[in-house]
Amino acid sequence: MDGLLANLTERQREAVCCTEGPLLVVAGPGSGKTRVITTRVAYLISGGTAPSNILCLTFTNKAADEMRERVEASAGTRGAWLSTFHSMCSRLLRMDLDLEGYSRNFTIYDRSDQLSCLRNVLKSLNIDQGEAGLTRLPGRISAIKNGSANPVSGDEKNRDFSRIFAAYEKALQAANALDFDDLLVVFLKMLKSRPEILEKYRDRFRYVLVDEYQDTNRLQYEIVMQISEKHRNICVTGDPDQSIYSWRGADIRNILDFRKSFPEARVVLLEQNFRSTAGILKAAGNLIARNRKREEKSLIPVLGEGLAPRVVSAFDPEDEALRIAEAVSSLSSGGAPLSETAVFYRTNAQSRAIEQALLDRGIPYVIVGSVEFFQRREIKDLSAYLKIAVNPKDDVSFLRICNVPARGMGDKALDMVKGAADSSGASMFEAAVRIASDQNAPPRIRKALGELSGAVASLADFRGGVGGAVGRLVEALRYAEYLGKAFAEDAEDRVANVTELISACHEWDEKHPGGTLADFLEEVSLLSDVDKWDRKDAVSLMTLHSSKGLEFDTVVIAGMEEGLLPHFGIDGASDSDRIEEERRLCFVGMTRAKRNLIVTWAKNRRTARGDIDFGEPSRFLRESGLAPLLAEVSESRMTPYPSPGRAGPGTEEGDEDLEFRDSLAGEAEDEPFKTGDYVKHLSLGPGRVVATKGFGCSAKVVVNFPRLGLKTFAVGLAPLIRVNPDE
DNA sequence: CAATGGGGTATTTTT
DNA sequence: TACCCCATTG
Repeated sequence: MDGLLANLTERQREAVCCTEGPLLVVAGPGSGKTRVITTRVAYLISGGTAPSNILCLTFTNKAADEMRERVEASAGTRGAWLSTFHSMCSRLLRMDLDLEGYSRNFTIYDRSDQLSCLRNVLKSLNIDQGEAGLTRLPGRISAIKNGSANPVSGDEKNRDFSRIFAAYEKALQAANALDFDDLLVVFLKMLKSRPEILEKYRDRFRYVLVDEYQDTNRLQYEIVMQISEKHRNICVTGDPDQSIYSWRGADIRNILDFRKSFPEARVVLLEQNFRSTAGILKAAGNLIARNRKREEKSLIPVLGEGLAPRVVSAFDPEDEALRIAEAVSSLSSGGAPLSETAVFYRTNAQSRAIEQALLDRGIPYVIVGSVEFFQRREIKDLSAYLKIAVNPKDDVSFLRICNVPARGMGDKALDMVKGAADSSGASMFEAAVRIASDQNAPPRIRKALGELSGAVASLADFRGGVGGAVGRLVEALRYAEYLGKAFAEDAEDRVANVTELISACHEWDEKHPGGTLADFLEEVSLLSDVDKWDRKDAVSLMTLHSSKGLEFDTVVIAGMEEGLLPHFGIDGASDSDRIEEERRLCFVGMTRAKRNLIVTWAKNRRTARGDIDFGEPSRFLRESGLAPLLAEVSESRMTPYPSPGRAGPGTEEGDEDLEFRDSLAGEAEDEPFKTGDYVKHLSLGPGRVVATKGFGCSAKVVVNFPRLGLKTFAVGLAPLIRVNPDE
């Protein structure tokens, strides 16, 4: 047991060893929080607690998996329950759910299933999509379900919304489907309506741990309270300064008020930072100190001063991307592993330019999130077949695949199915199966529905596990053939995706002997973006939100501009609560960096619609003390390299804005490149100009390199110089 | 019944 | 600007 506690600080040891009663661990970034949690679990086990009496809730499946590994390694046993709230609720519901028409083979609807469902609902209510604000509905519905908004009624618009909400709920129940929030809502309902089940879990979970407690919402709070009420051995860890999910219903009061909920709670503060060098922590600390709604807490560096954070100014997003790629490439050639390098941004849309620049340089990268594998059309189509096989009431999935591949199911046929379903109280798929064997039904429709139900039925043959079943489904549907016909352009990619799906299924089968289709779907639908990410030998690109809990040697934060970070949302509002959350988000990003922090901003950034320029460097640069490093970007001309900034006076209130403007200007202009010029590129070596395009700011040159072939560069941005032919 | 084109509209973060 | 939906046409 002493071995477990070796190498822990006094405070960390306290957090590990106070196992009885409520405990709040306020843990700053890099303070060894994960280590504390896993050691605590191992410590409990080594003290004689049965692993099955321990419940540890984390924010992502990835975190849960990593913690499980570490616990098993140090405790030498398995069986402690480590999972996310959503996975836990889902798994427990599959054991006991029997409530208001829901049954245990329920389907989990993700965001896009939810949208499809809402589309159907609007159609049946005869409400226009635009009118109803379709894309904003899931958020509003979620806010009500997770307890961060009140169900409103009253004016006309809200009356519509109430109708939509009610119809949506009804549709979900009819489809035996739960959305993400329902997993928690229905679980809580089950606990409240079935005391014997509640009692079972209260008995079972003698020790409850909750990580990232600052990002729990009202529902999660209630679940925790319900489950831990009996033994009151509840340990929550978190950091109010890293609360970044209020828009998803996270209630920062859960952590701020922990002491009110549990007056007897012990509090341990972990402030030492073992991750980042002092220069980085200084910037991050300056920044977060600006938040008013905050409990005083410091970042105490353990490592040395290290490199100062760097600010890079760019002309536009392409320029910014280019400079990021340059920085990454020079670090990499200096021996830094790409797997220890990450680029963070506020919005997913920003990844495009960065991807392109990395692609141009041949720098490998992986993106967390964006258009994820399971969101691709062909994958969603095949998944819909699996979902129907598990839960025949799933109308959303039925509508998705009833005519994929095309089998002549038009509006007329669909109306017939819908009519039959409505009049018999069955789901659409159930009705379809009936019509398929109905002698009186039109032959064409019978044939189509026969094919459909046959394909679904083929999944019941489970030889070769999920992989075998999906393989046979693809065969039965002649799906590859369909893709070839329907998608002339990118059919090959799509077929490759299908192949990849099948091999992923086989892989899953190997890891889960005896696993069922339902198990597979369950796991797949609860996977988050980060869960699917693997640290490869490549630069990682992700949103600031996704970066929570990770760390890298080098971190680049792109788009440090007013409006983007802090982001002024769709309504442009920028009240202080929102700004404070944006500040925390930036703080989270900065504190992921171990040794090297680079922040970049672009002078010109077009919005999707008009062409409004943001153009102001983020206030966060000033607040973190990095403003003096800003180099002004000239309007007419981009500088080849960011110039070192002049050291400015401190950041007193006043005319800081002027401060930005009169920083260094661009360098002197070069002669334009001409076709035939011999040039040398900083990292790519010598080459020859074969073409030029545009002029002024948008001038580009195409350079032919002996080994690499043609590359296009923006003049003045690329580290490109003219050389003599004989050099 | 499918494909194509035009027009209109939405723009943050995600378990 | 880019995507998505719908209507029209083949």
